[in-house]
Amino acid sequence: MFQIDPMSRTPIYEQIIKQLERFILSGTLSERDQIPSVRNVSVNHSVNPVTILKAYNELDAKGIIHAVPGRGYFVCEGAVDALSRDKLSLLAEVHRLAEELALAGIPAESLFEQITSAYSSTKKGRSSPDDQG
Amino acid sequence: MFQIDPMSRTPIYEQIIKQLERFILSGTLSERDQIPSVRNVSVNHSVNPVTILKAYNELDAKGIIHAVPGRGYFVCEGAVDALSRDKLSLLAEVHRLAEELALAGIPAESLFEQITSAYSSTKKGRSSPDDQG
Amino acid sequence: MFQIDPMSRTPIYEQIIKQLERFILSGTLSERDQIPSVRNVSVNHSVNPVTILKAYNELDAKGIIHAVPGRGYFVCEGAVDALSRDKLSLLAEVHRLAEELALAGIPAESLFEQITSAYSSTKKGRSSPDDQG
Amino acid sequence: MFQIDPMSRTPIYEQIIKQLERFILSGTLSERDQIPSVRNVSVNHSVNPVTILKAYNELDAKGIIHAVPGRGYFVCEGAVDALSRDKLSLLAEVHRLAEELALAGIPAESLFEQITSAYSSTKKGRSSPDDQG
DNA sequence: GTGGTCTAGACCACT
DNA sequence: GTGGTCTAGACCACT
Repeated sequence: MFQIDPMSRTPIYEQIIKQLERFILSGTLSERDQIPSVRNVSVNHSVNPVTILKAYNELDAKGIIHAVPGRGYFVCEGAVDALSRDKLSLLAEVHRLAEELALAGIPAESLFEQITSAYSSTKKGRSSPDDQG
Repeated sequence: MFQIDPMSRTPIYEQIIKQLERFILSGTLSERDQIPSVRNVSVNHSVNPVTILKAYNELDAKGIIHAVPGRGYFVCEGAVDALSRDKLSLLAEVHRLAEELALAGIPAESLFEQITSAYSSTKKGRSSPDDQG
Repeated sequence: MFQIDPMSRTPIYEQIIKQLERFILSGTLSERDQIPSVRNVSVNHSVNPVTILKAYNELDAKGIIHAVPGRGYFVCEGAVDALSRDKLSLLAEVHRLAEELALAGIPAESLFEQITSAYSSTKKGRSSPDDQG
Repeated sequence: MFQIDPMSRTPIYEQIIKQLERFILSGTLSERDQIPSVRNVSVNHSVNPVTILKAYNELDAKGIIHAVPGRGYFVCEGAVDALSRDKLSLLAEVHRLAEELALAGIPAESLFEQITSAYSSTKKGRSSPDDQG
């Protein structure tokens, strides 16, 4: 399920978090679904179980997944909404980045392009009028 | 000159780098100007000289400032251009962020707002005099 | 692995850099290989870890090795090519030296001898098997 | 007389040494000639007299120039020969450089080119067939 | 005064 | 175990 790059500078536990979030936001994992067990991920990706547990715990604390002792981890009801709200904080980061780029004399249009490109290539961001009918 | 928060999660040497880059891009420090001496910053901000040196060295490696042992550090000629080019890499980060926000269902307009706001509050990004008429 | 002379005029961190570069160019260390850990080198050669880190960081910045926090340092893919390109800048130093020797009236032949000698004693520079026939 | 770059990373005292050596080897300064006084150089180039003295002292120790208390510094008889002999040690540096370049896979021809170029552009190194007749 | 190297030792995050 | 940041303090070279 996961694609883990042990040579990356982004910590493994963060790679797992990011990917679980994507799975949930994109619908690959639905609310109430069980997620891969710690042991399962551990053996399949040769990752220390402690590392996986750290990722799961962090998502548990944010109310995205929850542990059922003896059974495993499950996606919370309302996880999608919780995640969406959570991501709103990234707008501040967009602002910070924009300030830095503005100061460097890079035109705002260059940023707009990146955003348009990102939104047109992302499922949820794509306009899908057909779905309404 | 600097505003250092030793409790911040961003390392002190990175805080110094960021701020020096701002000073150079905003014109507070001009090319060929001498920048505050390692010792000066050290005593004024109660930061270990090695920490400041680390920041200065990193900017030296990027061709933004250069050391003249026995005399001090100076802003390189062409530092502004070098910095601007360097900052272009942040556009990739904008893209990455936009993808994440798109997936979270946050409308592109929210991002555009952040950018417009950031650009209008930044000197270099501010509208030209003509707008006043 | 390293041969460190704390009394040398060349800083310890430069000695480490030079030797790592040799190991990589000569194939003693291959691309993707892990290099000795900071702590390992520290205890084996009685050198402060910060000094070793400084050497490793410099090679990291040049794209020769890269850090994976929690796991160690590894030789980058393409490190040999990167190093070769990097060394091209030494040709300018050869020119500078040659000018100085020319002015001192030392015949060019003396320099040619040094080069021939150096190239015949270096693996990569050594003549190919065909020459034996 | 001197061309001093206070922004250079090569120490000012070394710049002075290098240039005096060139002047002597090229004949701009002849043996027994007086060289510019410390005070003179100091005011003309805004260099601390201590720095100039350091350069002169080093050449004095090598037997290239000598101080006549109350009168100034003079080029020693035999200075040209002394310098030529001194420069022979640079051949070792050529060897070291050649080894490094050989290991990096740079062809010996590239080094030969540099040397040929340097020798053809240097007065003393230039062939002067007329002298033989 | 300036920058630069190094040590000893503490403490942190990630695996 | 791994790398990374920081301090306190010594000591060096150059101006």
